[in-house]
Amino acid sequence: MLTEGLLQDRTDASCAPARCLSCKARGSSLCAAMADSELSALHAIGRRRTLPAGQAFNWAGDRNNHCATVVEGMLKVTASTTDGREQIVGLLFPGDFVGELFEEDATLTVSALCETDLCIYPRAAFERTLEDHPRMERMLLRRTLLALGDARGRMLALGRRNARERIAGFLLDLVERTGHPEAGGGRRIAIPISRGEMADYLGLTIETVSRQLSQLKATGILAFAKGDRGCTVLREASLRAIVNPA
Amino acid sequence: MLTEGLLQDRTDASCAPARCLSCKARGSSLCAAMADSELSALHAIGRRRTLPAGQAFNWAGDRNNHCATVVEGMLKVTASTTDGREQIVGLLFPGDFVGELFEEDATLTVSALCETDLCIYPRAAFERTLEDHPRMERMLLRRTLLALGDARGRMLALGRRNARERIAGFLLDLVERTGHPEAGGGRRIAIPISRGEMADYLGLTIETVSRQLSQLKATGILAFAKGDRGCTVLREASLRAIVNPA
DNA sequence: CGTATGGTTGAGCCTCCTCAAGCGCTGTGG
DNA sequence: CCACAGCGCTTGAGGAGGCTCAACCATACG
Repeated sequence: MLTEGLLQDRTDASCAPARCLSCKARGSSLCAAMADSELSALHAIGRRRTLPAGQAFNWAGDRNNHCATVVEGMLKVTASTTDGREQIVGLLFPGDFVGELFEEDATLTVSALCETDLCIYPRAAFERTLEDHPRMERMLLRRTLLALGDARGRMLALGRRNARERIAGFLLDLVERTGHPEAGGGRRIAIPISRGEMADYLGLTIETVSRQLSQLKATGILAFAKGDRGCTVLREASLRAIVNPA
Repeated sequence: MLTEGLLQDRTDASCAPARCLSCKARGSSLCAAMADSELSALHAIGRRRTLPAGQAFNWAGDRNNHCATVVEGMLKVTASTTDGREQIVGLLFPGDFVGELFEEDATLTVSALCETDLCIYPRAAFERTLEDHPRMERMLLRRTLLALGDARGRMLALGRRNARERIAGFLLDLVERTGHPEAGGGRRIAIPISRGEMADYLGLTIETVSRQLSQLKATGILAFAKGDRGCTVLREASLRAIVNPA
């Protein structure tokens, strides 16, 4: 639900840019669709850049000149109303593709949740490369379909689930994505975003997010220190029961 | 916003199945990416079927064996919670593609809003055909990207807009899609779905939808007869002001 | 030490949901 | 032909969930 795709694929080894071959996203990004020998096509148009935490990759309304893949770190994709209300419509993790292809102007704002490394391509050049590499195009199609499925699940949450259910669902997504067992039972997760960002992601306010988390703690389903960005899920089954009521 | 894609493309004329050449969706569906001479590949695996109003094309949870393109009519794509709450996550119009590719099981329910004609393909065969026809694959990618953009706009609406704004936005989408000028000013639109379906689409209840529409009528922005499925937008600018407040 | 930032908690209110009744149209059967 | 049920829609009354506004706490940082 939370992920926008992590298709993998292995290819032969041969001469290719060293920067690409040692890249952390080599196996999980669109590049995974390229044979090592093909990588030079992407390498030729890409450049690496690290974006400081909080900084925007691009703003809604700007000319849409660049796209990228996430090498390390995290991004949020945000849509806004004219009077400034915000909704996070996507979270991007290493290997994910960043950008709105085939659009002259950007409609969404993308910004870094923490310091993140990107491999940035001029959009036009990237689109041309896509045409020459059908496997990459196919992989992008699959990713886009996954992102669409994710978006549809989130529409259900935003349209039909209450605050408690949204929070529980979000925590379960994290457990499935990054949770790992903890001594003494339960699974430990790192909540990768602030309360405010959780609110923007779940269509709630900071206060309701905080209250719902406190309530989950009070009922023994969750354990976390005040203000902590991590937490341990003590009763995963209870969370599932909240998300999927009888 | 409402559309999930209407890319067009013209190709040469030559020998091809008559059924396809005279098809109403020939110019707007994925088939538009095929030269007339290529159409036989799709024709060979497709069969026409008309779905009565209200009937399901497939159910969430079923094996995902078929996909299709809409020839005429309308479909809704629905996601549900375990306890029966529903959210319409997409509306499909003539030319649109139907189905979840590359998934073993369907997670969404698709059903007809009125009697609708489909061109149905076995999913596996369709996916193979896609591999052999890069232009079609590219077109599907574009459509999927458009659908994703649409979904993101709807996430913003569901997460951050109030009932009034959602209704106004929905009506404006209809105006842009199907509205045409009316003698005496205003633009006439046909609301293609029931109040209940509007509610499921907008994440509201039937009653709030009805109340909001009544209020828009009371303030002279809308005109419609009681229980009418059509309505005329008298003050489009006011609708825009509601959706995009200062 | 003072300020800023992110988080928690409380009080009150408002929007939207729930429950309920009623209206108008259609189709059906007596 | 009328009675009646069924359906979609409207409207009202009341309640609840989540928002707003506000105070307070903890930590980080200059």
